[in-house]
Amino acid sequence: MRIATWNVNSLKARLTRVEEWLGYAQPDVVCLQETKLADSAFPALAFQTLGYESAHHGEGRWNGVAILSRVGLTDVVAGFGDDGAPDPEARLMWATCGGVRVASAYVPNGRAVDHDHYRYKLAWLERLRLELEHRYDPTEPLVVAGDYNIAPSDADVWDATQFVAATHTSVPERQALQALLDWGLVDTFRRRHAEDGLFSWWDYRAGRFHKRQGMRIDLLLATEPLAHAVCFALIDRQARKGSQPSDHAPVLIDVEVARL
DNA sequence: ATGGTCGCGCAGCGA
Repeated sequence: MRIATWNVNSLKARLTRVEEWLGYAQPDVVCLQETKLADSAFPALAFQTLGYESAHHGEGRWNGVAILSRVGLTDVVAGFGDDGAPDPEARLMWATCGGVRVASAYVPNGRAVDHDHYRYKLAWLERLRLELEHRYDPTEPLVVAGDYNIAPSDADVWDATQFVAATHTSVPERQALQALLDWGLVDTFRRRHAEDGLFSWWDYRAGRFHKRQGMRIDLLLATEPLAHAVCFALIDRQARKGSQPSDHAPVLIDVEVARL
């Protein structure tokens, strides 16, 4: 079973690229972020034509997450499943696909370390941790895939000196990510690829992609029962090339279902 | 050169 995550930076602007990618990557489950669509504008029929069930949690101009699946799509939950106040932004959804509980997550960017949005980011990550702790079991197969807007280590940024005291690399953000790992999640891509210079996002500006100056912020975090069954992991840089690309590349893992 | 490019939506913000 191939599971992918991709921040598409507007599904309306990216639909042709997404359809093309589904055709050659042949994922079974896809978590999308930044669809920037209202639910009424989500192109479910286009995905159905390609063999995918889908569910979307959107708000319109900003944010928005979706899950596509050709191995079943049940028990959909939009947002946090706790009894707290609804998240004001559409950044999280859950579904069960092929026996795996899947989340598509678009973690807040943070903007600046002294910004309200940065505090929202840290609180959002803690709320996600509490949801895992209260509602899920790290001995069951589960993946929380998405744009975390955090580079887990300095090996995940092109030049750590460019990010001193900046968002995406700050100690509190990395601690919040580590708290998810401490609960029982594994960075599945990093487990299979130890080298640095492997990124999933590159700024559109200043030729960053062609200079190989990016960050690895799109992660497939999985519980051990799923992580130990991963036999392949890839960042598809091809999808960042060509006409009208997203600024993120898709990241995918292949899971040996017999080992789940 | 202290910016650069996108997307949204029609100014300027967010990433």
